[in-house]
Amino acid sequence: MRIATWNVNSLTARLPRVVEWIGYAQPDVLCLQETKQADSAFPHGAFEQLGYESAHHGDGRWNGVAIVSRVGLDQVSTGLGSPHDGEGTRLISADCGGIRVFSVYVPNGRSLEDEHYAAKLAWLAALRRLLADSASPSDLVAVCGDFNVAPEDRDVWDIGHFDGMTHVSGPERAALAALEDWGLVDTFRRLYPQEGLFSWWDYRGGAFHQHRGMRIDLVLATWPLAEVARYALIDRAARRGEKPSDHAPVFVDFAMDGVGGASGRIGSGPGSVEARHSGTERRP
DNA sequence: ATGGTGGCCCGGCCA
Repeated sequence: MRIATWNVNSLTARLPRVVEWIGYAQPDVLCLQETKQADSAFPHGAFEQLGYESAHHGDGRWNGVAIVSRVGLDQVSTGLGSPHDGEGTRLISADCGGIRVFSVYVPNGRSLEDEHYAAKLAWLAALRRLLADSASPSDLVAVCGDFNVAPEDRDVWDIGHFDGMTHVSGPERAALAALEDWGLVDTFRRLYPQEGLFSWWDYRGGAFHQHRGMRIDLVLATWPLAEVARYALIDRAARRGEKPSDHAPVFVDFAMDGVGGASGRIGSGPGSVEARHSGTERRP
């Protein structure tokens, strides 16, 4: 089961690149963020032609999230169900191939003094409550998306550059860690410990080519699922070329025939997964 | 260079 997440920065502008990417990456489930579309504008037909069902939650100009799946798409739910939902078009979830999949677009926060920063922390806390209220850590759950938080110093190109800025602050990282405390694992990071592995690069100043990026797009999974993660990739090829998003897509492969099997018992916790590959791109 | 790029949609916001 290949589960992917991609902040596309307008699906209207990015549809050709997304169709191209699905064609060669062949995700089973693709979580999208920042479609910037209303539900009525979402291109369900384009995905259907590729063999995928899709569900979208957006109101037009900002945000907008979707799940695209070729392994089933049932029990679709939208929003946080919380006063902290804000604009309300930052979360959608569905059952896909036996996994509860969430596509999330965490608020940016703007700056540490901005009211949007407090709203970001409240949003992450509400996400934790939603998970705790609607699922169990022993379920198969994947929470994928643009978290707008770099979990650790190795997830940014130069931690000194980010002093006093969002995405790396203690409270943001603590809010992310609270999700992990509930029972989620950063699956990509668990497979690949190297520094210099980023998923977002500013459009400005040639940041991509100078490797000035951050890893803020994550595939979090409950332990029963994380234990069968076998391979992951940040596809930097999708950040190159014509009209790229400023984010690269990220995918993780899960060996579903190993769920609950010999490769790991449910709830076995840290230490049960070995990194088996080193195929991700890294800085030269 | 008080900038830069790109998307929304057409002056300014947002990332």
